[in-house]
Amino acid sequence: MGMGRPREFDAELALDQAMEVFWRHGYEGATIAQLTEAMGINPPSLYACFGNKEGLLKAALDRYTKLRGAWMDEVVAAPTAREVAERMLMGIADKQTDPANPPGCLLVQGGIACGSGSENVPFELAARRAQNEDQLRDRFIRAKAEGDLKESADPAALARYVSAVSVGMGVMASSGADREALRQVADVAVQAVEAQSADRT
Amino acid sequence: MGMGRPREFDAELALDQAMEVFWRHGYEGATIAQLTEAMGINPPSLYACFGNKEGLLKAALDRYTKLRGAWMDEVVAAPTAREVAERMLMGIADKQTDPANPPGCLLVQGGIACGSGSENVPFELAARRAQNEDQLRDRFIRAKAEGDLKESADPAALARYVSAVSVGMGVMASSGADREALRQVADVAVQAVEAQSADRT
DNA sequence: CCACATCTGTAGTGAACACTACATATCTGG
DNA sequence: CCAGATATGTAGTGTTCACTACAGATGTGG
Repeated sequence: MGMGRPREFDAELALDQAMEVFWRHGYEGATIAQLTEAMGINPPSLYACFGNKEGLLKAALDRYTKLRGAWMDEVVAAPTAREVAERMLMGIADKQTDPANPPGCLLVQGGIACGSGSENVPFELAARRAQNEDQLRDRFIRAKAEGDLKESADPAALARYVSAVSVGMGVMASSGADREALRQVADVAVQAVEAQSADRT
Repeated sequence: MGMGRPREFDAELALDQAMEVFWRHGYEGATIAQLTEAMGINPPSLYACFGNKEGLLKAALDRYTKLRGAWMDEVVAAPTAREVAERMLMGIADKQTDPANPPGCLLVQGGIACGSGSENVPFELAARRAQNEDQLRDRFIRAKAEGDLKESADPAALARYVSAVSVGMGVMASSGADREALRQVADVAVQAVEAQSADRT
């Protein structure tokens, strides 16, 4: 039995294009026509490969988080909680204003609120954001164990805080804030983590 | 010449219902059918009164910002920059988890990214968020002039920071964060403003 | 009571949407 | 070279969308 006609397009390359459309217009704002045109394929190819629109989004999210995963590993590899926050927020200021991508963060732009029938799209995005928060929380737990954070510090609250600032910066980037403005926000935000850090003796 | 048949519904009451639909589903996710049902009117009444869907959104946003305006005035009336930030963020933690409203903030849930044809909806929301930021900035400028903030403090950056944290908290609220979680974020966030405050002598 | 103006409910309108049937093309295994 | 399997392009499908034509209802000014 044969294996059938091979795919004529590169799925990962097509995903990159789809990712950008979702990023710019959100899940509901992105149409199949826009997606297929950006991907350089026709609707039947899209549905054969990804199932449906939501399947395509999930595949794009997988690719997005995979690409960002390596960077997050670098972030949590910073030696102190303060530097973790700094790397994270400064890096986000740069990434979210990188002209190579749409402004903001796909995990926010993708869709915060959706209409009936797409209710789990916001859930899906929230789950991916929570992964980053968990990674930060684990890192801050370690920082506290190492005496890098004060005894009174709450690692989960700190992680949630850094995550919240990231999201807020993303929304600002998508509505026109430039890199310098975001860096100033990051700079202020880091001081809260600094305040939770143990004194250097 | 006569004045015509009078309107049979209360426009402000209807706006409150429309506001909630936009809040929960976003601009694109909200359908005219949902809106008219929630408002208790038929489509022709909606279009006669508000022009079109986008006109209805703007009217709802006007009402939203008007309702919040009084509260923002209380916020900036706090005696110090630190207390302004604390009132703002703690109040937001409570408001965004108030079961009387959908979770989060209408100025975010309304629509961060939109499809072609609704591009100015995100602009409209961003403009309203910027108003709050401006109000905070002016307050922090005063705080600096009063010696309440350090000489090195940047009032515009601080206002942008508080605004970013607010937005981030809103997104978290809409994805299930409870009041206590948001209060912890607010608590950490305030410490950055504290770090920018002049020492009490 | 009549001319006029505005609102309301019914019942649609064309357009855009996500998605697919089908014929054709291109592969593998025998 | 043939049979089975999968991909592709064309051209749609039914549904849902924002929006409206129209006729009847309800008001005001003369």
